[in-house]
Order: sequence, then structure tokens, then C-alpha cells
Amino acid sequence: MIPAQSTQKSFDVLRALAAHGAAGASLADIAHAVALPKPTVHRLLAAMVQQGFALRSATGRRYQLGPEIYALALKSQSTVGLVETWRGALMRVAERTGDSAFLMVRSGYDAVCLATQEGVVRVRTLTGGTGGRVPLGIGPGSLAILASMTEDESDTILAHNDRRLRMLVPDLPASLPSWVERIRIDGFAQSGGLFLAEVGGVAVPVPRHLGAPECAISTATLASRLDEDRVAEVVAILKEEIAAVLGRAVG
Amino acid sequence: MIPAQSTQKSFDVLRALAAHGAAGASLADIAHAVALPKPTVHRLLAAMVQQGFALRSATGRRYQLGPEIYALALKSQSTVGLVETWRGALMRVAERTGDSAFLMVRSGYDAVCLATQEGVVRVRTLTGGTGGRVPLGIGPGSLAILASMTEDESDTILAHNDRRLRMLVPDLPASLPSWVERIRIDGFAQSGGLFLAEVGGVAVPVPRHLGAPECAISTATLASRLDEDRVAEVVAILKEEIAAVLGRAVG
DNA sequence: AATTCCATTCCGTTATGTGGAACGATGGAC
DNA sequence: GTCCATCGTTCCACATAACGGAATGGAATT
Repeated sequence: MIPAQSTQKSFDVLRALAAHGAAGASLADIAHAVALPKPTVHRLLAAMVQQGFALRSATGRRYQLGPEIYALALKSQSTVGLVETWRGALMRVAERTGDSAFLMVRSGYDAVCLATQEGVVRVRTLTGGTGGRVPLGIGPGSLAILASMTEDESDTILAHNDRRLRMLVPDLPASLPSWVERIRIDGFAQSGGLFLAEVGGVAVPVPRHLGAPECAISTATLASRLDEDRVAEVVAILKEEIAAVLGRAVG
Repeated sequence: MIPAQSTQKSFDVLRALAAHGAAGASLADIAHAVALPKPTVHRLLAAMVQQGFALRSATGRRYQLGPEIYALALKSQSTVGLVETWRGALMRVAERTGDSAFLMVRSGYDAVCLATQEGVVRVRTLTGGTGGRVPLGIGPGSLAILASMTEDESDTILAHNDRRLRMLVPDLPASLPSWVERIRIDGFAQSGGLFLAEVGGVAVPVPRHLGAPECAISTATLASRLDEDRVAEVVAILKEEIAAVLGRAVG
């Protein structure tokens, strides 16, 4: 494994802070979320507060993300650029399909939602909106991202995520890798209704280009709206809009 | 000092990544910026790339901030809320004064600029725009933030930043603490033209409220536009707009 | 082809983080 | 007002995990 294990702990704490809402989280909450003893988390949080990565409430019993994260994000030109690049496509997809559209990007072993465009039809999604995350391996956007990598890469990630995925979805299909392979061939991913039965979605991977991370454009809508013909229709729209942004055909 | 020293190193690396532009930074660049040996930085970056906090170019020789930071920022409700809260005030300040207006917030030992509203007059500022940072102790916004803390706190921070401040401004006034004390009494801070001679600015601290971090609203303009009367005028406008947002008088 | 700069791996050393246990603070119930 | 449960904080002996100098491998530049 890659070294710098103590670093991981801080990162896990950051994500745990993000996962809790505006109300913030107590030390015990976070310790539980990251499965580390309280003294360890206490030490990490103290350092993070000092550096502006975390914020303590006046009472001192609640923590939340600090302004440093936001300030760094403002300087993350490549990601800001990515969002700007695709916002127009999301708007057109939402307009043309009537469903909600999402920009999903790989971040470590997760897919995160960086931008959303609500359509006429609004549903509760796996990620729960902007900034939400899903382990790579579940959800159309997430699967499309896996399909945009080499088989080696996606297999490694799926192996790494196995535990987490099974925790979320007990009856996980036996062979995700072959499912991903199928997506590579088809050129799109479709929600299997595994997680939220009423909700369905479609995603098309964005072809790798100039140092940008792996990403995909996806939609979410009511499962009942997604018969076979409609899937083909939505996929075509996604491919058109991606092609329009990249200036070349997507296939 | 607070423990978790290895955590600090990752944070320093993140800031170094942010400081470099869209072009990214090489391993050697970063190692130099954070004053750590290459193998150490290499290890940290490997972990950060794996977690999505950093991004490697296709060639593998350039690093930049990854999407994880942006995703976390989207979930930093308190900071997002802060920016939303003050954006209107910035617009009105820029409108009424004709100068540029800034929301400055404390983040660790720095003041960071979270939002900007350009006025008719545009100048180069200390922070260099949204996401920019300055050590607490220099610049009107930064000084106003110090003035909004207890004397103990501001003195501790000034002592901590002494080295960095002297590096930026060789002829730093002997007693910053008493200058800050003065700002507490006056209720506003004014740029001393220490850094950029042609540029001047004014800042008013936002009174501490409901768990929000220390912050201030500041303006920047041509030094020539800032005679004594004008300073009083701009300060009055800042106080009015802050009061309007907080729903109570400032002063 | 030679040179320089940069990234990467190795590995013995030790500084660093670790976390159980004990303590102290806080707030809610009665 | 007292008791109790929960949470946050400090301490410290211990072992792990990070460290970084030196050597190696690659890539770009002359």
C-alpha cells in the first residue's frame, strides 16, 4: 500500500465532517464515523482547527468544515474549470430530457457530484446532490467512470471498494468487472434499480482528455420513465452534448 | 505545541499546490515551497493523489489540486452560507463607494479572501483576488480580523506570524499589537501603504456572531482617493452595510 | 552522446503518533 | 440541588510509521 497512513486519517476526518450537516458533529460522532479512538481524533481535530480546516462551535462541542477548504477550492482551477466547462451541457441535457442532470467525477475511490441541473422531474439520488459521493461501483455515473479507465484500474478499484459496496448493497451482482466491461462496449451505463427502486438513471463517460480526471454525465429520473427506447434516446442526447463540448464525436 | 505534525505537512502541501497556478507544480517545486525533502513530499503527494486531493498530469510531472477539495467545499455549509450572507453587502459597498469590496475571513493564521466585488476602480490587492491569502497582521482586512479577537488571541497570532510578516515587509512597524489595539478603539483598519504604495484600503471587522469565524469587510482603491474625509465616509458605508446584514448597529 | 535535472526506491534510524486508562466537565433527569 | 450518564481532555509507555540521505533510474536539454 501507499504510505502516509496518518495523512489518511485526517482526510477521513474531513470527509466525516463533510458528511454531517450544518449542525456539525461531535467528537464522539466523528470518532465513530472514522472508527478511531477519541484521543486520536481529538488530536487531529485540534490540528485542523488551528489550520482553519475545521471550525469549532462556540460551545466547543460541535465541529464542522472550516473556511480553509473553501479557500483552497477557489484556487482549484482545474476543477472550477471542469464545472464551468460542463455546466452548459448539463443545462441542455436537463432541458432536452426533462430529467435531472449531473456531472460526476472520480475522486480517489469515490465518484463525487460536482454539479447538478434539476429538470422537470426531480428525484432523490444516490449522491444526494452537489458535493455528494458514492463509492465507485454503484450508480450509473459511478459505473460510467469506471468504464472510462483501463480494465486493470477499474478492477483494482472494485476490489478495493468491495467491502464498502457490499455494506451499501447486500445483494451486489457477483461480477461487477464484467458489468463494467459491458458498459465499455455499450458506451453507456444504466441504473439497475439496485439501490432506490423507484429511481433510474443513465450515464455516458466523458472520453479522457488533457489531464482532466475521469468523469461522466448522468441523468436521474423515475424508473417508470426509462423503457428501452427512452434509454437509447437519453444516451443519444448525452453523447451529443458531450461531443458538442469536446468538439468531437463520442461513441 | 499541538501535535499531529505530520498532518500539518499535508496541509502545507495542499496550500503549496493552491499557490501554484493552473500550470501545476513539480515535485521539486513543492518540496522547495514547504521546505521538506523530496522523498517526504513524494510520499505525501502519492497519498493525496490516491485520495483525490491532488491530481497528476498525464506526464506525471505536474501536480495540482484535485476534485476532492472542491467536493468538500460544496459541503462546507457554514462557509457557503457566509459567502451568501455577505455577497449582497459587498455589491452595495462596491456600488456606493466605487471601490472594490472583499469578504475576508480568518483561516488558521491567515486571512483569506472568500468573495470579491469589483467596483469602478480596480487595483491589484495583497491577496490577489478570490481564494487569495495573507498572513494575519498585514493588510486592512487582516488587521480588522485581528481587532475582532481578544488581545490575547491576536498577540499570540502576531507572535506566531512574526517571521512570515518580516519576510514580506522588511520594515514592519515595531509594535503591531498596539496598532491592532488602536483599530479596536477606532472600529476600523486602514492600509498604511506598507506593501503596495499606490494602493489603499479600509476594513471594518464584523462583530462576532453565532459560531461564525472572525471576518471583516474591506475595500481597496487607489491610495490617492483615500484622504481622511473619504476614509470616514467609506467606513460609515461599511458599518451601515454590516449593520443591515446583522440587523443591528455596528460600531 | 553527454550532461543535468527530476522522480523514485531503498532501508536503518528514531522521532512521532498511538490509544488505553484515568480524570474532568457538562448537561439532563428527577 | 444532586446524581448520573455522556462527552471531552490529558497523560504517558510503547511500537509503529514516517523520515530522509544516498543511490538509482528516466527524461529532457545541450
